[in-house]
Amino acid sequence: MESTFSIIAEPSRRAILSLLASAEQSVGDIEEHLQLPQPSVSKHLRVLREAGFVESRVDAQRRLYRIRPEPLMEIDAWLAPFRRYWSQHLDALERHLDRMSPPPRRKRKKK
Amino acid sequence: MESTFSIIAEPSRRAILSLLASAEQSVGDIEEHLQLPQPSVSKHLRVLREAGFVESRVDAQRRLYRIRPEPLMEIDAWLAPFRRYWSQHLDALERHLDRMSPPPRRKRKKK
DNA sequence: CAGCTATATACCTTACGGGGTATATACGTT
DNA sequence: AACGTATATACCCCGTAAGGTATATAGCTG
Repeated sequence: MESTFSIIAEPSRRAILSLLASAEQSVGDIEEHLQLPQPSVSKHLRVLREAGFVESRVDAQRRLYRIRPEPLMEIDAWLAPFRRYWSQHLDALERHLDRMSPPPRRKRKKK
Repeated sequence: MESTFSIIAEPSRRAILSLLASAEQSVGDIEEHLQLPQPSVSKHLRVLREAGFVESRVDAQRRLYRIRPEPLMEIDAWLAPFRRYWSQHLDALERHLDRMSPPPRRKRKKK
Protein backbone atom coordinates (compact mmCIF):
# COMPACT_ATOMS: atom_id res chain seq x y z
CA MET A 1 0.00 0.00 0.00
CA GLU A 2 2.10 2.84 -1.17
CA SER A 3 0.72 5.37 -3.56
CA THR A 4 -1.85 8.00 -2.88
CA PHE A 5 -3.98 6.39 -5.54
CA SER A 6 -3.99 2.90 -4.13
CA ILE A 7 -5.07 4.29 -0.78
CA ILE A 8 -8.33 5.56 -2.18
CA ALA A 9 -8.86 2.40 -4.20
CA GLU A 10 -10.40 0.93 -1.06
CA PRO A 11 -14.16 1.62 -0.88
CA SER A 12 -14.30 1.79 2.90
CA ARG A 13 -11.51 4.32 2.93
CA ARG A 14 -13.30 6.48 0.39
CA ALA A 15 -16.41 6.24 2.53
CA ILE A 16 -14.43 7.35 5.57
CA LEU A 17 -12.98 10.29 3.71
CA SER A 18 -16.38 11.31 2.40
CA LEU A 19 -17.75 11.14 5.90
CA LEU A 20 -14.92 13.27 7.22
CA ALA A 21 -15.42 15.76 4.41
CA SER A 22 -18.40 17.20 6.24
CA ALA A 23 -16.97 17.14 9.74
CA GLU A 24 -14.48 15.72 12.19
CA GLN A 25 -15.57 12.32 13.53
CA SER A 26 -14.47 9.89 16.20
CA VAL A 27 -13.65 6.28 15.42
CA GLY A 28 -16.91 5.24 17.00
CA ASP A 29 -18.86 7.70 14.88
CA ILE A 30 -17.32 6.26 11.74
CA GLU A 31 -17.87 2.71 12.91
CA GLU A 32 -21.55 3.44 13.42
CA HIS A 33 -22.17 5.54 10.32
CA LEU A 34 -20.50 3.06 8.00
CA GLN A 35 -21.45 -0.11 9.85
CA LEU A 36 -17.93 -1.42 9.85
CA PRO A 37 -16.19 -3.48 12.54
CA GLN A 38 -14.09 -1.30 14.80
CA PRO A 39 -10.72 -2.94 14.05
CA SER A 40 -11.39 -2.43 10.40
CA VAL A 41 -12.05 1.26 10.92
CA SER A 42 -8.89 1.64 12.98
CA LYS A 43 -6.84 -0.14 10.38
CA HIS A 44 -8.13 2.01 7.56
CA LEU A 45 -7.58 5.12 9.62
CA ARG A 46 -4.02 4.11 10.23
CA VAL A 47 -3.42 3.73 6.54
CA LEU A 48 -5.08 7.06 5.84
CA ARG A 49 -3.12 8.74 8.61
CA GLU A 50 0.25 7.39 7.51
CA ALA A 51 -0.49 8.52 3.97
CA GLY A 52 -1.42 11.99 5.14
CA PHE A 53 -5.11 11.90 4.23
CA VAL A 54 -6.24 12.46 7.81
CA GLU A 55 -4.93 13.60 11.13
CA SER A 56 -6.27 13.00 14.60
CA ARG A 57 -6.52 14.92 17.81
CA VAL A 58 -7.18 13.50 21.23
CA ASP A 59 -10.39 14.16 23.09
CA ALA A 60 -10.35 12.16 26.33
CA GLN A 61 -10.42 8.50 25.27
CA ARG A 62 -11.51 9.33 21.79
CA ARG A 63 -9.55 10.31 18.77
CA LEU A 64 -11.19 12.80 16.50
CA TYR A 65 -10.15 12.46 12.88
CA ARG A 66 -10.24 15.13 10.25
CA ILE A 67 -9.28 15.57 6.63
CA ARG A 68 -5.88 16.72 5.48
CA PRO A 69 -6.28 17.87 1.88
CA GLU A 70 -2.77 17.48 0.49
CA PRO A 71 -2.99 13.94 -0.91
CA LEU A 72 -6.36 14.72 -2.43
CA MET A 73 -4.88 17.79 -4.02
CA GLU A 74 -2.23 15.58 -5.47
CA ILE A 75 -4.89 13.50 -7.17
CA ASP A 76 -6.62 16.63 -8.34
CA ALA A 77 -3.34 17.76 -9.82
CA TRP A 78 -2.88 14.47 -11.62
CA LEU A 79 -6.23 14.96 -13.30
CA ALA A 80 -5.24 18.31 -14.73
CA PRO A 81 -3.89 17.09 -18.09
CA PHE A 82 -7.17 15.33 -18.77
CA ARG A 83 -9.43 18.26 -18.09
CA ARG A 84 -9.19 19.39 -21.67
CA TYR A 85 -11.39 16.40 -22.49
CA TRP A 86 -14.14 17.45 -20.11
CA SER A 87 -15.87 19.98 -22.32
CA GLN A 88 -16.88 17.71 -25.15
CA HIS A 89 -18.47 15.29 -22.74
CA LEU A 90 -20.48 17.52 -20.49
CA ASP A 91 -23.44 15.21 -20.11
CA ALA A 92 -21.78 11.94 -20.98
CA LEU A 93 -20.76 11.64 -17.37
CA GLU A 94 -24.27 11.11 -16.08
CA ARG A 95 -24.93 8.37 -18.55
CA HIS A 96 -21.64 6.82 -17.66
CA LEU A 97 -22.41 6.92 -13.94
CA ASP A 98 -25.84 5.38 -14.57
CA ARG A 99 -24.29 2.63 -16.57
CA MET A 100 -21.75 2.03 -13.84
CA SER A 101 -23.97 2.11 -10.80
CA PRO A 102 -25.25 -1.50 -10.98
CA PRO A 103 -22.54 -3.94 -9.90
CA PRO A 104 -19.76 -3.72 -12.49
CA ARG A 105 -20.63 -6.59 -14.74
CA ARG A 106 -17.88 -9.07 -15.35
CA LYS A 107 -17.72 -9.89 -18.97
CA ARG A 108 -17.59 -13.52 -19.83
CA LYS A 109 -16.49 -13.37 -23.40
CA LYS A 110 -15.92 -16.00 -26.02
CA LYS A 111 -17.38 -18.64 -23.69
CA MET B 1 -10.45 -5.15 -10.34
CA GLU B 2 -13.72 -3.34 -10.30
CA SER B 3 -13.90 0.27 -9.33
CA THR B 4 -12.74 3.24 -11.30
CA PHE B 5 -10.40 4.06 -8.45
CA SER B 6 -8.67 0.74 -8.26
CA ILE B 7 -8.00 0.91 -11.98
CA ILE B 8 -5.85 3.99 -11.60
CA ALA B 9 -4.16 2.61 -8.51
CA GLU B 10 -1.78 0.85 -10.88
CA PRO B 11 1.25 3.02 -11.74
CA SER B 12 1.70 1.63 -15.24
CA ARG B 13 -1.92 2.33 -16.03
CA ARG B 14 -1.61 5.89 -14.83
CA ALA B 15 1.47 6.23 -16.98
CA ILE B 16 -0.44 4.92 -19.98
CA LEU B 17 -3.27 7.34 -19.39
CA SER B 18 -0.86 10.25 -19.00
CA LEU B 19 0.79 9.26 -22.22
CA LEU B 20 -2.53 9.11 -24.02
CA ALA B 21 -3.53 12.45 -22.58
CA SER B 22 -1.34 14.16 -25.15
CA ALA B 23 -2.20 12.02 -28.14
CA GLU B 24 -3.48 8.74 -29.49
CA GLN B 25 -0.84 6.00 -29.36
CA SER B 26 -0.40 2.48 -30.62
CA VAL B 27 0.45 -0.41 -28.33
CA GLY B 28 3.98 -0.39 -29.67
CA ASP B 29 4.32 3.31 -28.99
CA ILE B 30 3.29 2.80 -25.38
CA GLU B 31 5.52 -0.20 -24.99
CA GLU B 32 8.48 1.83 -26.14
CA HIS B 33 7.74 5.06 -24.29
CA LEU B 34 7.15 3.34 -20.99
CA GLN B 35 9.63 0.51 -21.43
CA LEU B 36 7.12 -2.14 -20.52
CA PRO B 37 6.84 -5.67 -21.89
CA GLN B 38 4.24 -5.85 -24.63
CA PRO B 39 1.94 -8.38 -22.91
CA SER B 40 1.88 -6.13 -19.90
CA VAL B 41 0.84 -3.16 -22.00
CA SER B 42 -1.90 -5.17 -23.69
CA LYS B 43 -3.19 -6.42 -20.37
CA HIS B 44 -3.34 -2.96 -18.88
CA LEU B 45 -5.03 -1.64 -21.98
CA ARG B 46 -7.62 -4.34 -21.74
CA VAL B 47 -8.42 -3.34 -18.18
CA LEU B 48 -8.53 0.32 -19.12
CA ARG B 49 -10.72 -0.41 -22.11
CA GLU B 50 -13.21 -2.54 -20.20
CA ALA B 51 -13.46 0.16 -17.56
CA GLY B 52 -14.07 2.81 -20.18
CA PHE B 53 -10.88 4.80 -19.71
CA VAL B 54 -9.75 4.25 -23.28
CA GLU B 55 -11.06 3.16 -26.62
CA SER B 56 -9.24 1.84 -29.64
CA ARG B 57 -9.51 2.11 -33.34
CA VAL B 58 -7.92 -0.13 -35.90
CA ASP B 59 -5.16 1.06 -38.20
CA ALA B 60 -3.90 -1.89 -40.26
CA GLN B 61 -2.30 -4.28 -37.79
CA ARG B 62 -2.13 -1.66 -35.12
CA ARG B 63 -4.63 -0.52 -32.58
CA LEU B 64 -4.58 3.14 -31.76
CA TYR B 65 -5.72 3.91 -28.28
CA ARG B 66 -7.18 7.15 -27.03
CA ILE B 67 -8.62 8.58 -23.83
CA ARG B 68 -12.28 8.40 -22.93
CA PRO B 69 -12.83 10.98 -20.23
CA GLU B 70 -15.91 9.69 -18.41
CA PRO B 71 -14.25 7.59 -15.71
CA LEU B 72 -11.78 10.37 -15.01
CA MET B 73 -14.66 12.78 -14.71
CA GLU B 74 -16.16 10.45 -12.19
CA ILE B 75 -13.04 10.75 -10.07
CA ASP B 76 -13.05 14.47 -10.50
CA ALA B 77 -16.65 14.50 -9.30
CA TRP B 78 -15.75 12.46 -6.25
CA LEU B 79 -13.17 15.07 -5.30
CA ALA B 80 -15.74 17.85 -5.31
CA PRO B 81 -16.74 17.69 -1.63
CA PHE B 82 -13.11 18.08 -0.63
CA ARG B 83 -12.37 21.12 -2.71
CA ARG B 84 -13.48 23.41 0.06
CA TYR B 85 -10.25 22.40 1.83
CA TRP B 86 -8.07 23.47 -1.07
CA SER B 87 -7.93 27.17 -0.32
CA GLN B 88 -6.28 27.03 3.10
CA HIS B 89 -3.53 24.86 1.75
CA LEU B 90 -2.50 26.56 -1.43
CA ASP B 91 1.21 25.90 -1.15
CA ALA B 92 1.12 22.95 1.21
CA LEU B 93 0.78 20.70 -1.79
CA GLU B 94 4.28 21.29 -3.08
CA ARG B 95 5.83 20.50 0.26
CA HIS B 96 3.65 17.44 0.47
CA LEU B 97 4.75 16.24 -2.94
CA ASP B 98 8.39 16.79 -2.05
CA ARG B 99 7.97 14.82 1.14
CA MET B 100 6.28 12.01 -0.71
CA SER B 101 8.64 11.56 -3.63
CA PRO B 102 11.14 9.30 -1.79
CA PRO B 103 9.75 5.79 -1.17
CA PRO B 104 6.99 5.96 1.46
CA ARG B 105 8.71 4.88 4.64
CA ARG B 106 7.32 1.82 6.34
CA LYS B 107 7.26 2.30 10.05
CA ARG B 108 8.71 -0.50 12.13
CA LYS B 109 7.47 0.27 15.57
CA LYS B 110 7.91 -1.48 18.92
CA LYS B 111 10.37 -3.97 17.47
C1' DC C 1 -7.93 -0.06 42.36
C1' DA C 2 -11.60 -2.36 39.60
C1' DG C 3 -14.25 -2.17 35.83
C1' DC C 4 -15.84 0.13 31.68
C1' DT C 5 -15.32 2.53 27.22
C1' DA C 6 -12.66 3.79 23.20
C1' DT C 7 -9.16 2.70 20.17
C1' DA C 8 -5.12 0.27 18.47
C1' DT C 9 -2.56 -3.73 17.25
C1' DA C 10 -1.19 -8.71 16.37
C1' DC C 11 -2.07 -12.78 14.06
C1' DC C 12 -4.06 -15.81 10.66
C1' DT C 13 -6.19 -16.77 6.42
C1' DT C 14 -7.66 -16.02 1.92
C1' DA C 15 -8.45 -13.80 -2.57
C1' DC C 16 -6.88 -11.26 -6.17
C1' DG C 17 -4.03 -8.75 -9.19
C1' DG C 18 0.40 -8.14 -11.55
C1' DG C 19 4.76 -10.00 -13.49
C1' DG C 20 6.76 -13.26 -16.60
C1' DT C 21 6.78 -16.46 -20.34
C1' DA C 22 4.82 -18.84 -24.05
C1' DT C 23 1.60 -18.94 -27.59
C1' DA C 24 -2.36 -17.56 -30.44
C1' DT C 25 -4.49 -14.40 -33.73
C1' DA C 26 -4.68 -10.87 -37.23
C1' DC C 27 -2.91 -8.22 -40.85
C1' DG C 28 0.67 -7.04 -44.29
C1' DT C 29 4.44 -8.02 -47.50
C1' DT C 30 6.95 -10.58 -50.70
C1' DA D 1 1.82 -19.48 -49.21
C1' DA D 2 5.48 -18.25 -46.21
C1' DC D 3 7.25 -15.07 -43.28
C1' DG D 4 7.35 -10.83 -40.35
C1' DT D 5 5.15 -7.53 -37.50
C1' DA D 6 1.59 -6.04 -34.15
C1' DT D 7 -1.35 -7.23 -30.60
C1' DA D 8 -4.00 -10.27 -27.62
C1' DT D 9 -4.56 -14.09 -24.54
C1' DA D 10 -3.53 -18.22 -21.45
C1' DC D 11 -1.16 -19.98 -17.72
C1' DC D 12 1.56 -20.08 -13.55
C1' DC D 13 3.54 -18.01 -9.56
C1' DC D 14 3.96 -14.90 -5.86
C1' DG D 15 3.23 -10.83 -2.85
C1' DT D 16 0.27 -8.26 -0.58
C1' DA D 17 -3.65 -6.29 1.33
C1' DA D 18 -8.19 -6.90 3.47
C1' DG D 19 -11.31 -9.47 6.56
C1' DG D 20 -11.99 -11.65 11.01
C1' DT D 21 -10.97 -12.61 15.69
C1' DA D 22 -8.60 -11.96 19.80
C1' DT D 23 -6.09 -9.08 22.70
C1' DA D 24 -3.48 -5.03 24.22
C1' DT D 25 -3.35 -0.20 25.59
C1' DA D 26 -5.13 4.17 27.24
C1' DG D 27 -8.24 7.01 29.67
C1' DC D 28 -12.42 7.68 32.43
C1' DT D 29 -15.60 6.68 36.48
C1' DG D 30 -16.85 4.89 40.68
